[in-house]
Amino acid sequence: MEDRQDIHNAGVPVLCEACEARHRGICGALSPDQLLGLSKTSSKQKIEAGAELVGDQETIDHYSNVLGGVVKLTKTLSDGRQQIVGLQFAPDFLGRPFRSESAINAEAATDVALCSFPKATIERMMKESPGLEHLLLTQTLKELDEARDWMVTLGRKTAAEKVASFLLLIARNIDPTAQTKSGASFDLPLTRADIADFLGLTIETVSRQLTRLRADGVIRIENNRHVVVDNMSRLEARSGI
Amino acid sequence: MEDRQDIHNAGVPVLCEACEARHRGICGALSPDQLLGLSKTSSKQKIEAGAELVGDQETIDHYSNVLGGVVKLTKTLSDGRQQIVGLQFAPDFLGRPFRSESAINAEAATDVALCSFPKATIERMMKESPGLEHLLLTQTLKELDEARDWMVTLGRKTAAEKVASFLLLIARNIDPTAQTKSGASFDLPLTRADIADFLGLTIETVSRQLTRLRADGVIRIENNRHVVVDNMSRLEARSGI
DNA sequence: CGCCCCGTTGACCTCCCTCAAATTAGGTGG
DNA sequence: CCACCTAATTTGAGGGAGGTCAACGGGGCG
Repeated sequence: MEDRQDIHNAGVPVLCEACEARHRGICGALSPDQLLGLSKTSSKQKIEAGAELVGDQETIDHYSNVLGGVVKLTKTLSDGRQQIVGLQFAPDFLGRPFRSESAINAEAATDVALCSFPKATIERMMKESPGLEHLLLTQTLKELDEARDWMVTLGRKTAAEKVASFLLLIARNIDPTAQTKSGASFDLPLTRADIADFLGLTIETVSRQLTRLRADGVIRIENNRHVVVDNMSRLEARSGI
Repeated sequence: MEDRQDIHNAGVPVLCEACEARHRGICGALSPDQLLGLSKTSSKQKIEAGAELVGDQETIDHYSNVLGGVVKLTKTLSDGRQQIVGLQFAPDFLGRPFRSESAINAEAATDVALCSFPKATIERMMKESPGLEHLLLTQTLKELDEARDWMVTLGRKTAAEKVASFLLLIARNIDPTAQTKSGASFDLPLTRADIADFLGLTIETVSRQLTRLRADGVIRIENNRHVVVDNMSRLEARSGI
């Protein structure tokens, strides 16, 4: 919404030139023509941590690509108990296609960069190019796999294993070197309260388990948010694979 | 595999005539030509309760439609802890497209009727008719919604609420009249052990919670497997919506 | 009849939650 | 740079929901 000059430049989609979504995201499935058409109605946005992106029960008329930061998807019971049901990182697609109402709440967990475009445009393009729908199916299947993996964590793991699993998940998504190196280093994108909501635990239990991991030398914590893992396999051993 | 005469009749897909999958399932997206082509390589099968349909880590070369019965999708930790991550009812599509390995185990929870066809055939048709891929996307999105709903149950509900939620889920999927009537009546498709694996509880806790619901007059249980719910809203009130 | 599987019930214990207080981090104004 | 304030996090003490272990009941089947 705010950087209008980007929209002006859209004659050639400068907007998209350096964009990650074109390589690993949804936009890679678009023809140059379509990309141009989409970029005309797109706008890059900066959202600050804590802001609500998609309200529960709210009508959705825009979709977005996550370009940076972390988005949390939450569900809430009527008495206020909350569960995070998914985290989205760049270059994930944000939005529930083919339904005007979402039963889910999306909120910026960190400062977030988005590229949004009207729902109608993308749904029209989906009819034109099957490749786009295919890519969307691929992402949805990936999210389904992740959701089911997390169901095991929620249903069958101990608090200690849950926290270790969470740290592994974040390390793999935030620190790009975590795949190759034996260690990792990253800022936690979630508060302790968010972590608790993600793991189905309380803040206190999360804190105690982190303390224990630190006391055992598996992780180091700096300024409450920054985590250093010297030996990833020691962390994996505690995640109850 | 067994009823070969069905395959013979496939000049006109008699096999498909009365099939639910043609109306509410995947096959509804196929042209008559495609349906004919698919039916030539399809076979209806009866699987008995307990049989494994898709092994963990196993290569998948067939997909199926569930025509009857209930299939459970499970994941297992290395030490044997198990979690059911999904239940499939008719006319769900069974199989994980675009990946030759499944990280999931599929098992017949009850006696199951399937219609299977080669993976290659359906993937070719998917390229030809975008409608098929669209339907698959729709089902995948539905499964993702269900998985996320269940994550709330696993992460944030009490044992009592979990069991009530499970009974509601089954009533809605097994007893077609449960939507309209105020009551429901159905056979549980899962053993107590399966229910426990679905809810992230132990057998004993499931049993105790069922006993409690019965003692409170919310449900009646006959022969351990048959459940009668006189007043669905009383059950809903205990499911922690 | 006896065996086996499934489900129920009871007694006990443990892990995690609850409640409360202390400590730290971060931001703001002097 | 420091004092102050607020929110976030940690730590502690105690209790309860659900797990563990063990015994018992009942239906199906050889």
